[in-house]
Amino acid sequence: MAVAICSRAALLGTWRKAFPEGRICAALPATSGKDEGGGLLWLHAERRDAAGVGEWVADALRRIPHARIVVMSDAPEQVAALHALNQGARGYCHAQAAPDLLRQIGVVVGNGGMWIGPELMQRVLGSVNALLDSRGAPSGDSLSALTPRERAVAMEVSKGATNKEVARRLGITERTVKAHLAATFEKLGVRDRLELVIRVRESATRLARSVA
Amino acid sequence: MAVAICSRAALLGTWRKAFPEGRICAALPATSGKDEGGGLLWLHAERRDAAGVGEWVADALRRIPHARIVVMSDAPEQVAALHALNQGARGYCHAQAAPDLLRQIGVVVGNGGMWIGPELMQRVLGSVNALLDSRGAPSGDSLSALTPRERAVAMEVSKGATNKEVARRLGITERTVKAHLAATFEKLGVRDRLELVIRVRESATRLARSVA
DNA sequence: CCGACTATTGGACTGGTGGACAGGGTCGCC
DNA sequence: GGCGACCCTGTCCACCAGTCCAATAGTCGG
Repeated sequence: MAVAICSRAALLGTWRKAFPEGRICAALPATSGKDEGGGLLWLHAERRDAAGVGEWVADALRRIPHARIVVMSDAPEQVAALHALNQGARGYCHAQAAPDLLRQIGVVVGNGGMWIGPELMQRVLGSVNALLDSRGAPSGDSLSALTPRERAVAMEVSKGATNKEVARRLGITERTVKAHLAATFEKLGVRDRLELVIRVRESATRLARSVA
Repeated sequence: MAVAICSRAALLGTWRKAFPEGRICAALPATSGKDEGGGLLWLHAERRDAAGVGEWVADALRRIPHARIVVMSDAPEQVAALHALNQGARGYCHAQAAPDLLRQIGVVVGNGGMWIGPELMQRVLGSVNALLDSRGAPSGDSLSALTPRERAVAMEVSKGATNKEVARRLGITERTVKAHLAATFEKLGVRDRLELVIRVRESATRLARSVA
């Protein structure tokens, strides 16, 4: 039932051992024939870059909509894995992984599961969780040094409010808002409200940097 | 080799079928005894909330550092799964999952893999990729309506630059910067640079909303 | 060729912003 | 009781930001 796509069968030594009864083809089947559901389709990334892998997966799914696709790469990359998985691949692993591991992946994916290497998994989960943590206290390291009132003002400003609006919402004078803001600028080492907002919101952006 | 922790063994009917030779204990072993490596430890979340599950996993890993932990829940929650996995759990699944599935999970985790349900996986991956996409063109839907020059100005402003600084960096007059900004405000429906920055950066924040 | 769009700049004006300087009130702690 | 926080308010002032009116010039498609 297992089918692998690779330009040179020699590149798939371990896969051959894992699935002796499997087929290795040089290219995707031209027709979307009756090669229906459930079937496992192993794609060897070869020299494709991250975007190329993603497109290949998408193309394969257009031809064989219900295929369970696992992408194998000789030089696994996290970005490539994300692209592949986002396009519908059910797994991403090293092309030279041990036959036992390949079989295990085959079982998991064949039963409707997904396989992602522990490193990528840890990285994605760690990033997501860091974001969740920092979202609970939108400042984590940034706003924790502020007094409650300063924090409240900073939060309002981060939502785009002017001093006058903050004053009205918090029931204080515009002058007081300025005072809290001045203290906040000093503590956080920013020069104006714009940098404040960027500082407060960058914790979310941190995910992008840490994942990609 | 398999060990499950649950206050009432009756709650783990399917697990019992999956691992007839397994042991079910009411609580974590008090000592960090010689119950070393490789061993699978199945924790039943019972009535713990997301944070509680995370703490439990962390506590278990402190006592048995090399345990492979899988968390089972009668009412799986994505947030709880994130907490558990972030604290070092290797898997998260439904407590009443079919014995076959539980055994499969045991194989994967026992061999160093991780198990995450397809739904959570899809959600996390989708969110991460949405973020990556929006980061490639930080405007996706926001800045795409702008002219190249307006976009450039908006990008500088989003980094915290003043009009004067933008003018210097782009080699134009401060007056021109204002003109581009005015057009940008109009197109995006924002009233000032602060809301502009929020709009540009909120694509990143979208991840938090979609994951949690 | 002409209209639509974009890029560029000028002047004048209004309102928001941030800093400087100067207070007063409450609360907890040594 | 001082002393140090945090919270609140005031005035004056320089500067920045955003808008209105107005103008020149290049590009692109009909």
